[in-house]
Amino acid sequence: MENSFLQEFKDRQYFNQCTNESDLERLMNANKIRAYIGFDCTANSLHVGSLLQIMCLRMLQKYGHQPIVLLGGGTTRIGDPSGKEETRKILPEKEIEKNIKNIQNIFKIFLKSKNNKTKPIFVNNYKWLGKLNYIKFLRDIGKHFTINKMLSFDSVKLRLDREQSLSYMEFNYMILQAYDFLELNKTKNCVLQIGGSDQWGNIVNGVDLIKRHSSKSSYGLTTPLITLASGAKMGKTEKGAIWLDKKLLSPFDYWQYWRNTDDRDVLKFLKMFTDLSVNEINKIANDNINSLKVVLANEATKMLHGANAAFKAEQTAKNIFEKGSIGDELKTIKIKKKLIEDNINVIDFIMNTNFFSSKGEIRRTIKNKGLKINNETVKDENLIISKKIFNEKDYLKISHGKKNHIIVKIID
RNA sequence: GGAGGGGUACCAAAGCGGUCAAAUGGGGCGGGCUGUAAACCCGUUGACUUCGGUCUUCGAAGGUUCGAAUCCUUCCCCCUCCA
Repeated sequence: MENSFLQEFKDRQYFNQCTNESDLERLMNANKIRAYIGFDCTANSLHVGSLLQIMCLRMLQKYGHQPIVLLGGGTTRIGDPSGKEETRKILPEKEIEKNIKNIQNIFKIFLKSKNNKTKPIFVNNYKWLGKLNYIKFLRDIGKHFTINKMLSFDSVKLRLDREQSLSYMEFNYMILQAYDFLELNKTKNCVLQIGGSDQWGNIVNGVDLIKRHSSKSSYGLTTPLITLASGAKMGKTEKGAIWLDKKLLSPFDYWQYWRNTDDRDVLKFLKMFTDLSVNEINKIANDNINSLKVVLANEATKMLHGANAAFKAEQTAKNIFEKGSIGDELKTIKIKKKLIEDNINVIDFIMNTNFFSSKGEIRRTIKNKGLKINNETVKDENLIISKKIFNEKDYLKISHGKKNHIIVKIID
C-alpha cells in the first residue's frame, strides 16, 4: 500500500514537478501540513478539468493534511494569462461573488469536513488583495521581483513571442499569486501550493517570494496537464463542459461521460479519478475494457452525486443500451394531451419537446435514419403522432442517434 | 501619430459584380462497421416551406446598380512595419 502522500501522488500519476521533492517528502512524513490550491472563479461552476486538483485536496485529507481552498475573488478580477492566448473577459464583481458561492458548494461534496484537523479552509484572496496599498505593495513585494525574470516566464514569454498583447494588468497576475502564497504562509502557516503544470511559474514565484520576504521554506507541486488520448483537453466536449453540478449536467450524463472514455485512457483515469487503491486497479487491469469503464463511471459518479445516483445511472444505461427500453433517469418532457389529439405531425410534435433546435435538423436526422420513436426508426417525416404510440403510462421515448434520448409524457 | 494588410458560417480559409446559402479542410451531427471505444467508410451541416420557392447571413451603417460577400463613403475592431 501507499504509505506517503507523495508516493501515492506519484502512483496515481498526479506528479509533474516539485520544487524540492526530498525536503517536502520529509516534511510531510514528519508533520501534518497545510497546502493550498487556487481556483479560478470565471465560471458559475467547476468542470471535470478541475477534478484532478480536487482529487489532490482529497488526498491531502487522506494523509491527515489540511487543504486550503483559495477561491480567487481577487485574482479572477485580473485574469491569469498562463496558458491563455488572449486576454480574458473580465467579469463583473457581483458575478464573481456569486460564482464563488456555487463553487464552494462543490468542494463541500468532495471534501470531508468532520475532522477539525483536516477540514478544508476556504479563503477568498479578495479579502487581502482588495485592500492593498499600491505604494506599500511595490515597496514590500515589488522590490523582490525583477522585470528581467518576469519576462522569462512562459506565460509572459509566449505572449511576447507571438506578439500578442499582454496588458499590464495581466502582467501583474503572477505577483499577485505569489503574494497569495505569502499571505497564506503568514496567516495560515501554509507551506505548499499545488497546481496544474501551467501554474509552475506562478508557484515558483510564490516560493521565492516567501524565501526573500520571510526567509522561510515553502514548496510547490504541480500536476500534469491531462490530455485525452484523442489529443483534446479534458473537461470540455462538443456538447459543453462536463460540469460538476447536477443542475448543469445530470448525473446520468456525467456517468455517460466516464462510460465513454477512450480505451487508452481508462486505466489512467481509474487511478486519477477514483478512490480505488492503485493495487486494486492493478488487479483488475486486465478485465474486460467495457466493464472497467463501468467501474470508472460508477466510482466517479458516486463521488460527486452519491452511490444511489451512480446505481440509477448504470441501470438507465443498461436499459437503454442493452435492453433498448426506457430508463427512468432520462430527461422527461411533459406535453399537453390536447397536442396529441390534434393528429400532430412528427416534426411539429418533436419541436414541442425542445429536443431539437430546428425543423430542418429534425428532417435531416430523419433523412439520415437517426430519429427513433420507441426504438423504431422514423422513415416518413409526415408520420402522424397519436395516442396509440404511447405506452400504458402515457410515455414515449424519442431517440436522436444512439446516445440521446428523452421521454415524453402526456399530461392533461 | 505615420505607412500598409485584414475582418466571410462553429473554427481555419477561398471567393472579389449575377451560375453564392457561399469552394475546401477541420470540427459537429447522423448512418455503417464495432464494444455506448478508437480507426476507417458514407451522408449531412442557416431558418421557414403547400418542396415551386421564400426569408435572414459575409465587422457596422449608408450609397451605386436591374442585381453586391464582391464597387464607393463613413465608422468600429484586429494585425504588421515605422516613430
